[in-house]
Amino acid sequence: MGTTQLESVPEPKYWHLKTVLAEALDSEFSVGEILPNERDLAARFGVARATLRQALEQLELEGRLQRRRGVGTTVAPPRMGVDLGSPRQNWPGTGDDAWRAADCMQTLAPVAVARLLEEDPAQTVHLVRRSRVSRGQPVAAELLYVTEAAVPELSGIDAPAGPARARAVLRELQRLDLEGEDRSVELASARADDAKELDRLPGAPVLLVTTRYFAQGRTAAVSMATYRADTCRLTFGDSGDVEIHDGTSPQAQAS
Amino acid sequence: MGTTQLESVPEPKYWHLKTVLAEALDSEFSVGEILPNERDLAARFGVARATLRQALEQLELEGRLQRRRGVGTTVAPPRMGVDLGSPRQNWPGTGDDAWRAADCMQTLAPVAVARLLEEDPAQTVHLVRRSRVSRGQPVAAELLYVTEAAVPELSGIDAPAGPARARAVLRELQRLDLEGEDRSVELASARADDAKELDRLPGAPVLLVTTRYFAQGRTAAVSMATYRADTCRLTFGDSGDVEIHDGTSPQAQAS
DNA sequence: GAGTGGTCTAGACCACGGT
DNA sequence: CCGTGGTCTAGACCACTCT
Repeated sequence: MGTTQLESVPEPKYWHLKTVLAEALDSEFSVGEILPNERDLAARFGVARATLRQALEQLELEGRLQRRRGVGTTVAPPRMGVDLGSPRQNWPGTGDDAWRAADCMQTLAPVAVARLLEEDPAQTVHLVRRSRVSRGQPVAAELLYVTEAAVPELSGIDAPAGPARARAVLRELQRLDLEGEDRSVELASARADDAKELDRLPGAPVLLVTTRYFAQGRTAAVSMATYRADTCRLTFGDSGDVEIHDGTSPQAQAS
Repeated sequence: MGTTQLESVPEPKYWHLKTVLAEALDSEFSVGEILPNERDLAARFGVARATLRQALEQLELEGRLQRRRGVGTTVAPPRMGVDLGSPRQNWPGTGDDAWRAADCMQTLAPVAVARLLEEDPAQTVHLVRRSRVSRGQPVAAELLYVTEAAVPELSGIDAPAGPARARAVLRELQRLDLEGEDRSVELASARADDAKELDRLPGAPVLLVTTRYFAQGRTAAVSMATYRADTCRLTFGDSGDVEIHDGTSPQAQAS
């Protein structure tokens, strides 16, 4: 890695630094390799540690680096494509998907979710927690809210809260005709519990995918899935296994 | 806004601060209102300015605040739903969409794009730039790469580079049968030119939406659209005009 | 215990938008 | 011009992981 002096340009140092580091990552490092520690790197580039960290943060945000406290900074593999399927496709849990049902309880939905469900906020719902693992890494944590009306068979059942009950709810759900779904994606930061499940620190950037499932002329379920933004590229359609970046920046300039 | 002392908990100060501020935003501020400046806020909470800024950064990332140099920090409106349509729907530029064609030139595609186009990297392509405005705000900047094979009528035409030529390319494209498309969404940081167009600083978080358009048995065009992550919620399907948050955190806890 | 990244401080100066 | 947020510094201490 070069130790080129930073010129005195109006461009912020951390920005320039990020560019230099990104080029070094492409040319001189391979996936999984560990970088020198932050103090050494800062000294090598003649900047304060905070400035260096600003550059590293951006690179981590872009999925180029992975930093772990007590361990070090490593070169991250290209983001993995995570398939979200096509709309109007299927219920959660259909087929051989990568989700692991973790738990299920009855609870009141948050008001925002109740509104999406077109449900009385005082009405309890089934809350299924699932997590998704891809290539040995946790990539998403989901809260799936299911109206009791959608799975009437379960109302009287006292299955013990836990994975078994979660699977029972999903099974019942799949007996309904799925009439459609709609989705939205936005940037958020991980809540403490999601962060833990995703093996990140609280506040880590995540992609929040909200899906509404329609059946019987109403909203039967709402899923709020939290994907690691640093390691995941959400794919729709059949482009899941196509490599887009290949080391270089995803937005390499044209001209 | 309260000036409650921060307790000495193992929880980071900036995290706690963020929570306190978020609650204050919900209860004591209205959209568009300007907050006290950073130095005053830091003093009021008894923390260093850098610590306060860490909290503000997170809130801005979550779309709760808007900060502008030389102006101040204001309370942001809820994110706007930006419709990306359903897959297998239509070509870019079809119908009364919100895109404004800005420019068009012939150029070599970056290697990553050439791979998506299944095209020889030495083959020139049409590059259309468009920008999208919603509710008076710029929300996205797009680079649309169109293979010359897809719009053969244009090969000999010497229309002046500019909006007119861009529209001509789009018009030609729409004469093809669209056989399908696929999409991916990932977090990125704005390049300098995109940042300028989006009225943000370079490095601002954006959602990079990559779309491949298929026609005549091959990839006819690739779009790389950069959406402001702070102000946009990308929607698929017909949930575009549904308010999800309503002030409270999008991930309000259930239990 | 040694070494890592994460948090925090108290300053300084710069770039920008309005006046 | 002033006030704002943006960048940067040179330290300090903490939380975590590994040996």
